[in-house]
Amino acid sequence: MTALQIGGETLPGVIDASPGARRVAIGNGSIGGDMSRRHKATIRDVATAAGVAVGTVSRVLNGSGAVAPQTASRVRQAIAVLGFMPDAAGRSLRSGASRAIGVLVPTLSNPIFARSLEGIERAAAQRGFSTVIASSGYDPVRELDVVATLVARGVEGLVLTLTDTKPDRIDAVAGHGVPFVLAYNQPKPNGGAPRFSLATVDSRVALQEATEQLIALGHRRVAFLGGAFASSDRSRARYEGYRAAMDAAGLPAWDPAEIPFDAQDEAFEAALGDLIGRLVAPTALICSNDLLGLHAVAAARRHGLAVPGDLSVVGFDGMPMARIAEPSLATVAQPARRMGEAAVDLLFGLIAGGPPRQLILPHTFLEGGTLAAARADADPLRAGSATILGPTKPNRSPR
Amino acid sequence: MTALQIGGETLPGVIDASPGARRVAIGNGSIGGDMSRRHKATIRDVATAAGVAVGTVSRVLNGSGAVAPQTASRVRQAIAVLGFMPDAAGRSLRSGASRAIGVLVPTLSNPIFARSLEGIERAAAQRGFSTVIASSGYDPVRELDVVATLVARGVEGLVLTLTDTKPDRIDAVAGHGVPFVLAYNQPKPNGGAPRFSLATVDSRVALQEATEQLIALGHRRVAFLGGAFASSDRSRARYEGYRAAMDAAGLPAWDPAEIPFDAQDEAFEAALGDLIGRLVAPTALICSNDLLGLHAVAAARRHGLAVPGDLSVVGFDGMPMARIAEPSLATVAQPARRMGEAAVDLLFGLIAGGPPRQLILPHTFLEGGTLAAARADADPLRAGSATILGPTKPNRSPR
DNA sequence: GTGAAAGCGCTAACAA
DNA sequence: TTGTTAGCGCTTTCAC
Repeated sequence: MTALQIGGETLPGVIDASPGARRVAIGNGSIGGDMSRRHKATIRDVATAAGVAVGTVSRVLNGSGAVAPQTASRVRQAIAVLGFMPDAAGRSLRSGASRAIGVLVPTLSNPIFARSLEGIERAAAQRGFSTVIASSGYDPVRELDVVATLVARGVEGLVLTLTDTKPDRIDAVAGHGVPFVLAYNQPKPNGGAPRFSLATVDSRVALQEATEQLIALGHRRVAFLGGAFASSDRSRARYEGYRAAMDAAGLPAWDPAEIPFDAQDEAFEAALGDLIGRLVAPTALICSNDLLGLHAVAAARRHGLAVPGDLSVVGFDGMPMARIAEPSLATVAQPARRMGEAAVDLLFGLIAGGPPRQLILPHTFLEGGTLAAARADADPLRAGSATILGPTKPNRSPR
Repeated sequence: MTALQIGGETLPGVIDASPGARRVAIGNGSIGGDMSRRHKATIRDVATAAGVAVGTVSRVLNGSGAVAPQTASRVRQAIAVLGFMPDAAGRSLRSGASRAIGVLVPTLSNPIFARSLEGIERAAAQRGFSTVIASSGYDPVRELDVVATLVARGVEGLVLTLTDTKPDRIDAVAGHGVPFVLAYNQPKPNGGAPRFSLATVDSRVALQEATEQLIALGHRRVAFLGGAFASSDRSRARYEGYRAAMDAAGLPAWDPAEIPFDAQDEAFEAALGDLIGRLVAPTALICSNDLLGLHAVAAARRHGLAVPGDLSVVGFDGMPMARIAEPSLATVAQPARRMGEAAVDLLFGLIAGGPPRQLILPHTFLEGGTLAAARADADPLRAGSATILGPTKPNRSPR
């Protein structure tokens, strides 16, 4: 353990004694060096240097309007010499084009969103767009504030993963009049033409299939562990998929075990351990994401259960790390990075004036070491208490 | 596997038939609803509505200059009614204050940077600042371009994790005249007052300590696996720490095994497996990050080595996921989120005109299941070929 | 093909 | 305490 501070404390006040460095501008890195031409060239300077009008420079910059090749190269030279870069604020103010998009994710602690963001950032950069990022922390209230902030920043479009996609929330976003596409969200399908753009996998179907795999392996007592439905329509859709499969097989579906997203790592593990202990001996556990799945495996082991011997576990996401774990986590893989890229494609379609499109990306069920056939001799009742989790009766219309 | 498209394809052209929706503006979400007052109120509208001058509205908005309480509340009311939000471009253009910071990370696929970014974003948001994100992909060239782009965006400060901190690269960044702080970087210490701000852990010392732990466990043949030095001064600093510990113990340090950062998951694992196979039977492997550590454990196992029975493995970062793995990865934990927050604190110190400060955050060695005492009976030569990795002679001045 | 000039929305300086 | 006004840097008419 090491904790010390070097500099700052030892020689306070010693900032930048180099002559002529008396800039009014507040705090730069105060590296030595020559701060002389810190004038930050404007388009006017370029025009003067090239002996042309500012309008001409602008035309060269944007390829708008015709410019004589000779003039153009003179301008480009001046630009290079002065190291000129057009100021985004001025450009944005005048043209309304900020060349920036805004992204809202629930959290960056889940690698799936981080990876998706990476795809978004790269796809945007490729088009010369910057990416402004914000996170909601799974908080529905903060979420809408954050979107408003992004819009006020002047972003030309938004890629959002909302907590919820009820019509009023969609309307709140749409009300800003800024093109947007949802990523990962699982809105209820509506019949007609799509009212907004969306890039996602079909969580419901995916988890239904995963549950069927478990059932095919002979599991009858399958429990579901997910993030809080109030904060994640993904989690809810996945539960519905689970439920549909259980119903179809005539098996009792369990009430969902919901874990709040704000649970800290330790609290989280504790809560989870508690839960596992109180389960009425399921032989398989299906989790709404890999993070949960990994923690579930660990918790099960702490409770003396063998995975997959006593308990099979399935996750969702396909995080690379969960795949190299031992045993590897069986999961439903979704293409996170491609999801981000696809969302940006859809967004630019919208920005170009195209219609909303909804894209369902392919998911893949990945078998893994956490999967085994149900043991015939499994003890039906391992724990005494069934207060928290127990099978409920089959239900034909899950909601 | 599922891949289909709903909407868009099936009903092309059907966009938004609602009457009065013929907006010139290009593509919004085309949600139905009333797009009537899509005028996006300006400060002028607010002034008119409140019956005051624009200057007064501005004063209310920014708390600059005194405004009569009555007037102020009238203005605030108008703001609320019109749903006015000041346009960032106009504000930024006039005042030079964009209320945005820029962040450069090597990648978002490494959870350590994602988590740090989360800390940055939250700390910035708390101060009313937006966060513009960009990634370099560990590419030194792209890196500088990206910084320039960020600066052109008008960000008021930068938090950067550079590939390299040689003086010329620092100068290139400082030349923009925008306050910046480095995060995670490991510049060579220089005697005097710091020339730039920095938030990091001391990778060199940390890995030296970790190596000492291994040595204390009886390991004599300890190898080092890291990311390419050309792309990561962290990796290099960690190697130096490893080397220092080996030298101090009079043990032969090994040449570093460098893994390029752009290796894709599969290629990566293949290369790693290869490496492990060719190692001249080290009894311990120290890795420059947890991702590498986890992969190393998996690769070792694929080669029939027991971890930690045949090979002890240590990582770096303290990723939560590596800790819940089985066996849990021994590692040097660093406070990623706090690192991000600290960086932002330092940045705002700079923006406020304060001097550069360099902050070394505490690291912690975390024992784990991948750690065991060296077996006395370990076979010194397991593999025939030592072409890739073999011990080199001790060296008192690692470089 | 090029120049001149009018603002985009906002803040800050100056008057009143 | 409040109103008026001059731009910030840029794009985009509109003349020429």
